[in-house]
Amino acid sequence: MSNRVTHLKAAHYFSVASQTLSYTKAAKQLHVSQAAVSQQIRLLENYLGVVLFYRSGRDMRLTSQGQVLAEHLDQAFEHIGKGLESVKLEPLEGTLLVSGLQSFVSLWLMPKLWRFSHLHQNINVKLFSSDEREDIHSGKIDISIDNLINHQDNISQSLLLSSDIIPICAPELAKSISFEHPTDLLKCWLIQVDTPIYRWEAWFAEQQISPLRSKKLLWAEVNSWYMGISAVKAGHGVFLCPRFMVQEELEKGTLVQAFPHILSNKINFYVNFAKNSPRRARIEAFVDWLREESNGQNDAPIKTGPHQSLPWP
Amino acid sequence: MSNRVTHLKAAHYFSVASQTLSYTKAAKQLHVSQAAVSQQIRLLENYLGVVLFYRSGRDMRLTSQGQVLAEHLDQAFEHIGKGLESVKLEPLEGTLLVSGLQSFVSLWLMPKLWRFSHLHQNINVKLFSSDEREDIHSGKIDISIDNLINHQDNISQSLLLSSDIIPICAPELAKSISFEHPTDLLKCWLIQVDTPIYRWEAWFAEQQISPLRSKKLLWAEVNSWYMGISAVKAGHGVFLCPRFMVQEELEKGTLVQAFPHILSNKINFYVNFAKNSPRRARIEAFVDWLREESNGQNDAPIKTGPHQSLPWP
DNA sequence: AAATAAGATTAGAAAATCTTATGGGTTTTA
DNA sequence: TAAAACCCATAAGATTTTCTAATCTTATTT
Repeated sequence: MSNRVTHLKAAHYFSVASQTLSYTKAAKQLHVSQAAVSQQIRLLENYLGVVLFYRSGRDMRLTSQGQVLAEHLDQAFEHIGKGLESVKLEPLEGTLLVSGLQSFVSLWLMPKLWRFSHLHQNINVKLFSSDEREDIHSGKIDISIDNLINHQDNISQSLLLSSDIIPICAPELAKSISFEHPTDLLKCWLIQVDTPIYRWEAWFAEQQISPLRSKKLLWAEVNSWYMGISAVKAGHGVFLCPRFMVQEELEKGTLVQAFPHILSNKINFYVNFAKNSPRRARIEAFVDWLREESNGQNDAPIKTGPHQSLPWP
Repeated sequence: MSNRVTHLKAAHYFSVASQTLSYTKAAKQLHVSQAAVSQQIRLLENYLGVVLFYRSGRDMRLTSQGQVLAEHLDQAFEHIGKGLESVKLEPLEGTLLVSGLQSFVSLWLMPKLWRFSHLHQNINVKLFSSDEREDIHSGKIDISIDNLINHQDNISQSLLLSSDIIPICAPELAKSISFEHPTDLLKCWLIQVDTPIYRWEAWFAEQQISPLRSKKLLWAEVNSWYMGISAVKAGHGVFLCPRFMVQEELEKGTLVQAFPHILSNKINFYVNFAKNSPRRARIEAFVDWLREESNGQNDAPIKTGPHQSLPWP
C-alpha cells in the first residue's frame, strides 16, 4: 500500500510548480535553487514515465497528465501543511486570545492582567468578553472562561474560582435602613441577574421566607453582574452578586454586605482550552498564572483535568 | 504557504506507523530498517515540539496530538498515492480490459483477436461485451468500442469502422423468391434491430416506396444484430445488417445480399479510451492494432483525436 | 533469571539533494 | 537587430539527509 507513495519531495516541488507555472517562482517559494526544482521534477517525470509540463513559447503549461496529478497533490499537501501546523508547538512568545464572560473579565481578570503582562513580556494577550460560549476549536480563541460544565473531548476544563453569592449594597443604604432581619430587605429595591439560579427567591427560601407574597417588592433584573454592581454603587438597592466581583469594594468599604446569609449555591468559573492547541505553551503559562491569582480567593481546592503536555495519563 | 510543508518523509513514516502502531511493522511496510523509522519520527517530534507516540507497557499508542496529526496525514498520503498511481505509466505488458457491443465483439473483434495476442504475447486482453456504455474513468474498462458520439473530456474517441447497412438473406431464400424489385422483399419476413435508425422503413423510403401500407408485411424485431443474423442464417427472412458483420458469410456464399440498395446511413464504431490512463502504453498498442485490422474494411478515412502520448497539441 | 521482543541510539556508509556554473532557447529592450 | 533579460536544462562537485548494522535499554514472557 504505502510502497506507492514515493518521490514525496519531488511531488511537493511539482505541486508548487503546478501552481506557479514557473520553476523559478516555485524555487523561490521553496527557498531552493531553480536547478533543484528542475531536477526533482525531472526525477518525477522519469519515475512516472510521463511528461508533466511542456513549454509553449514564453510560458510553461501542464500536460493533461500533469493536470490530473496536480489536482490530487494540491489537496494532499494542503492537508499535510494544515496537519503539521495544527499540532506544531508555537514558541512561548506571541499572541494569546482569551475570552470570558463580560463581568468576569472586567471585574476580575482585567484588573489583574497587568501582572501577567509583567511576568511574560513576550506574550501579548488579547481579551474578548462575550456572553456566549466560544468555540475553542475554531482557532479564534485559545482560552475561554465561563461558568458552564464542558463535555467536549479534547477540551481541558478546570475550576478556576468558586465564589459565594452575597447580597450587597451601598454603605449609605445599609445605614439608612439598618438591616436586622431578612425581611428588612423587602423595604428596598432588590436587584438580580436573569439566571434561573442566584435569585432572591432562593435566598429568601433558604431562610424559610416567601418574599413573593409581598407584591409590593420592588426589584430590577439585569442581564449582567456588572450592571447590577453599577446599580448598587449608585445607592439603589441590594444585589445578589458573587463576592469576588466586589472584593475590593468590600475591603475599601465602598460597598457592604447587606446581610450575613449567603446563597448555598456558589458560582464557579472554569478555564477551558484545547489540549492540543499549538499554543499550548502560552496557554499553560496563562493558566498557571490564573491559578496563582485565584489562590486564596477560592474556597474549594482547584480541581484540574489531566495535564496534556505529559502525554501519558 | 508551502514553507509549512516540511519533514515529508518523516510525516509519511509517521503516518504508516500510526496505522501499524509499531515501528517494526511500519519499517517492514516501508522496506527500511526499524532504526530509520525511529529516527524519522524522532525528527518529526523534535520539529513539532510534540510527543507523538508513547509506550504503555507492551504496546505503543498515539498521544492525543499524534491522533490529530495522524488523521490529517492519513488522508493526505492516501491522496498522494492515488494521484501518483493514476498517472503513472504501467509497463506495456499486463492486462487490458476491453469492452464493446455484443455483436461487434463476437462478430468482428473475437475472430481477429488471436492475431493481437500473437503480436503482443505479454498483453492479456480481457473482453467484455455489454450493451451499455462503459465508464472508462471507473478503471473497470480500458477501452470501449461503441457506436455513440462521446462528448466527455479526457476521452479520446476515434472512428474505427464505418460500414454499410445491407439487406441480407440466406441464398436459398434469394433463389426461391428471386428479388427483382424492392417490393419483392415484402413477400417474406423482414427482420430489423430495434434502433430508431437502420430500419426497413428508411430503406423503402429511400426508394420511394411506402411498405407500411401493406399491412400483411411480416417482420420481426430483434435486439441485437447477432440475433438477426442467426435468423437469416436459418433461412427465415431478410435482415438489414452492417456489412462487416457478415463479410465472411458473403464471401463464402453462406449469406447473400438480397438487394443492391444499401441504407444511406452508415453505422460507425468508435474506439474510446481515457487519454491519461496509466495503461496508455497497452491501450495504444491495442488501438494501433485495431486500426490496422479495420483498414480496408473501412470506406471512410479513419479520423483520430489528438494523440495523447505527445503532450503538445 | 534467562529469553524474547520492541524501541532507542550511534557511527559510519550510502544515497539523495542542493548549489554553482554554464548553455541554449525566447522574448524584450535599446 | 543586437543586446539584455528570462527561463529552463544539465553537469559536477559539495553538502545534507537518510540508511544500515550493531549495540543498548526496557519491559514482558517463560
